[in-house]
Amino acid sequence: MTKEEVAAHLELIGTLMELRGDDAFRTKAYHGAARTIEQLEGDFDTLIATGKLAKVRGIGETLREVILSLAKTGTADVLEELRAVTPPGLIAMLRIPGLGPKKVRALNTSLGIDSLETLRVACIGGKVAGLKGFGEKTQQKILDGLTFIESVGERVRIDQSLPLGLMLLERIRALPGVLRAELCGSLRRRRETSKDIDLLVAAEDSAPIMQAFCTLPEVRHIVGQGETKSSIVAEWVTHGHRITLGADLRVVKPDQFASALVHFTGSKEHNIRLRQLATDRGWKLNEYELAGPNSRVACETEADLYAALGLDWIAPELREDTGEIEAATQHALPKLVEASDIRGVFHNHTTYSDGVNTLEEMALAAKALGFEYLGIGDHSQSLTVARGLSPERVRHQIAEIDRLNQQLDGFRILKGIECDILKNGDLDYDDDLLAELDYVVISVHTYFDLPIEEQTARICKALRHPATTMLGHATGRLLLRRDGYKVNLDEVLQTAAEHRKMIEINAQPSRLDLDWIYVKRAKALGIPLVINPDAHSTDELALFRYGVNVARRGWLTPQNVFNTLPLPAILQSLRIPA
DNA sequence: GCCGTTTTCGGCCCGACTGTTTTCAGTCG
Repeated sequence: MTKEEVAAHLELIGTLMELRGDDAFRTKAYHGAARTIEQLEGDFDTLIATGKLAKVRGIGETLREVILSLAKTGTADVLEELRAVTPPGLIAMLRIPGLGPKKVRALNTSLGIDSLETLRVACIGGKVAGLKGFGEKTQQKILDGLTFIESVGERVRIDQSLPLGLMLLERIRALPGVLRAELCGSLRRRRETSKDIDLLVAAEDSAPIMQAFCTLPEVRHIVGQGETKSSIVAEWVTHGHRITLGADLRVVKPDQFASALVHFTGSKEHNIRLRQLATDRGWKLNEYELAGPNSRVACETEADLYAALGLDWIAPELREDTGEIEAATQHALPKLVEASDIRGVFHNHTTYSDGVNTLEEMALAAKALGFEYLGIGDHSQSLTVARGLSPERVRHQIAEIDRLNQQLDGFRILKGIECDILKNGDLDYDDDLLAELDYVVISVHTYFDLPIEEQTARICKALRHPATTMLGHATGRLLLRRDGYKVNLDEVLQTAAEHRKMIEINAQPSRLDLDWIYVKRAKALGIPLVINPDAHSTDELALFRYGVNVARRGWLTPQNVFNTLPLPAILQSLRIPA
């Protein structure tokens, strides 16, 4: 089993234990281990072989055995035992808002409910309301929840949730009495997907703000409304897509805003570490204050609060408890790359292949964005569905780029290609043609189902090709739609490092591939990353910002990102005559 | 199930809201 599969199975064991009614701290250990394994840096197989697993925080003797068993055999005794006593449909029931393991277990043992369908029938028949601990309202809430999970996916992509979140934020900031307001949660941390939108407001009087929030035009229904916290489901139509997403609003007093902002930005794991730091000093930390036994620490900003705990301010993107607390203690946090550091982008498409704008239109749009250069990477010949370029068309495009570069003042179009990696790891053009180009992006678009060893070998072979400059969308994943192809990324990164190749952060919000966890790993190996929008239109050039988010989550500084270099340095690095 | 300069047992982050209770359990973040 791969690292990801082991993590997913640990998660499953934890959930099944919850449904069985196991001790909460025991189940938490499994959930914690799942997360730890998922974010492990370094090669998983090596880690297992060298027995280093035992040194990882949160993994003791029992979990080590379970992980080894999962990795080797694909299952574990504890998992099989749990599966034998738990109907698989119970897990689906946990997705209903308001239903947790205890209630699901009660429904199963008392009424024999074991699926969403039997649950619906029992609710309609009024059987659930009669159960101890349940009632009419709970029964109705379950029915609403069943409808809700049919209409809403679990998570949405950041390009859908962030605009909706920012729009709600603007509406809230415009309300009278709102002193400060921010987006919080996974959106503020710029995670690639979100489950809901978290909003925080500072105000003296919360009631009118709650009232206004719950009656915003985007509100489809109100999940809960209290004095300081309300939850709604918002619906919004943009670019022809209907987006339905939950949104929570918290209102606090102005002097509570900094601690509340930290609290609601999370992540949960980051907050737990902060509270432990507070506890170590005999203080307590919650959303309202950082306080000692006799007095509270005045915090106007987040930085004040972090400083009181002996930490430098930590950018929201880093707050995942993957080393940022330690780095902040030692004043060793990286100065993260920003969108304004990006001087140009590679890997973009034009009407030559499957783009919708011409070469010239793309160049002018890139220049208007403030870029110094635009790299073109249309598809190569074998990808016929995307109108991949024949060698003649490539040379035609090269000639047109030369002409346009004569006209464009202070701006340069770079001649690249998104070259398919063929099934055997060869590139899609002969060496002579590849040598005429300024750079080569290599990508997998075919044979997604190869065995992991073959896929890895294929990509590594293409990476070793002297003409190769950078690897595009390393796993081919489509967020919330399709897993990437099976590939040993640690080996791919190792090969890239050895042969001094770059790796792309594909900034398409549906991809965000390389994942930030591996971005961090690539940085550790000294591999330059390149943030590319993979734009198929002029509008899509601006998507590079989503790639910057990934880079920041991966701890990258401007020095780690190739396209923060100005044009002269790019030309020199790629050995292009000025 | 994990962990340890309060160390091999007894802790483990903390509070809001809801619904079903009559003082609290469950869920959520």
